[in-house]
Amino acid sequence: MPRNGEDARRRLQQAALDLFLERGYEATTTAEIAARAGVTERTFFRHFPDKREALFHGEEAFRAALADAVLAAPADLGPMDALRLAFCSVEPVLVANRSFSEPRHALIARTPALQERVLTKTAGLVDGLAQALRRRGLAQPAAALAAQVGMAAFSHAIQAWADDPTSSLESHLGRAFDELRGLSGTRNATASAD
Amino acid sequence: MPRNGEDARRRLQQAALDLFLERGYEATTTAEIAARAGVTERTFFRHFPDKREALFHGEEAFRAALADAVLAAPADLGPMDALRLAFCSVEPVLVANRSFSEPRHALIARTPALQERVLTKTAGLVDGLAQALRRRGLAQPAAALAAQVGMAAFSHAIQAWADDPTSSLESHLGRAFDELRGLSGTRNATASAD
DNA sequence: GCGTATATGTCAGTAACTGACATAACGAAG
DNA sequence: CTTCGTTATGTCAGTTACTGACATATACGC
Repeated sequence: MPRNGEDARRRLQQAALDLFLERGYEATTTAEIAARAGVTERTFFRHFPDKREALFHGEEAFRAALADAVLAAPADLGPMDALRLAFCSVEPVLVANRSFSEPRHALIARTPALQERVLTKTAGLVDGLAQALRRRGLAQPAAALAAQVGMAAFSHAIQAWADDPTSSLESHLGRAFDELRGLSGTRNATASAD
Repeated sequence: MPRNGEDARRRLQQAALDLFLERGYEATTTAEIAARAGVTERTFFRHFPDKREALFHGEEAFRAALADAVLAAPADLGPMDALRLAFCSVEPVLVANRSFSEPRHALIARTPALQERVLTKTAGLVDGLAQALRRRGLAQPAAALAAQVGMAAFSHAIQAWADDPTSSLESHLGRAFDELRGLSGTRNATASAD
């Protein structure tokens, strides 16, 4: 058995996803995942802090990429525009991982325990965005609020993108942030729809 | 031993909070909680689906109260104003439970497992708000977005309220929703602060 | 007092996770 | 090529959250 380390982690990650998709998350044991990956259960927990985490790995890198993109945005842009640009910049990454993240998303949608972890991961992304916004000179409370609102728009755009993949993520993001602007000014809910 | 049911749940809830505050969440076992409440461990799991849930109980009622308040808001108000009114309406509830929810909040702040559950509960509140907004005639995607943004402002106001309890929650909510409006228009992050 | 529903106790079992220690592979230095 | 230190893994024992099945006791209507 080769003892590469990084390789074992990838095998475990793949085995976990495969088994979860076959039998469901709850019906799969960590011992089964380890067995399919050719390692022991103990080794699984050396690579991942818990069972759920086997599905969430690229997240730290994604968080860093988003934060970097916020910092790279032109300095004269407001916080929301900087966020929108940052979200646009990760479109190629999302497209590249589509074949991996699409079945994963379907699995999460039917697994409450995984949905809960997604919320934690999303909160981590929001924290990273808020930190980046503060480095752009925004005050802390405003940065946290802007990051949360921006993430809401991003999730909204991602959902719209899944429903209509023919349009680009950028266009969906534009609509989401427009809708955001419209929310504050709306006086009557039905007036704008008619 | 009286077998009241509802009484046992209250005792378990109190025992859980007390023990978590004394020894920390992770260092407390469900058996210890049950023992202090005068019941068996099995009974604990008959009243709560898991260990964490012993701390989150008034949440369904709170969710319903928020949703009802959204529906009770004047029909000519826009979604954000309806949400702001709804948040204002629960201020007395929050004040009444302060002595209970303050130590609980401190406990959650130092317990990752509980923070994760808070996120799930918050997502439930957002769902309830979105549903209420839809009954007010708002389209589904806009309702979900508005609910998320409103909840962000609410959390923001709650935080500001904790930092400065002399002002009312209503005033903090006003500032938070104002800041929300300001986010979209801001062109330069530092310009408004100077 | 009697019967029934509901709350609880008891018991056995599964599975997620952890610590401690031993062992095997890998890389660099000699 | 051997040696040695580092790192990844295996082994084992143990704790604890959680569940199902069945028995028992308490409350409540009659």
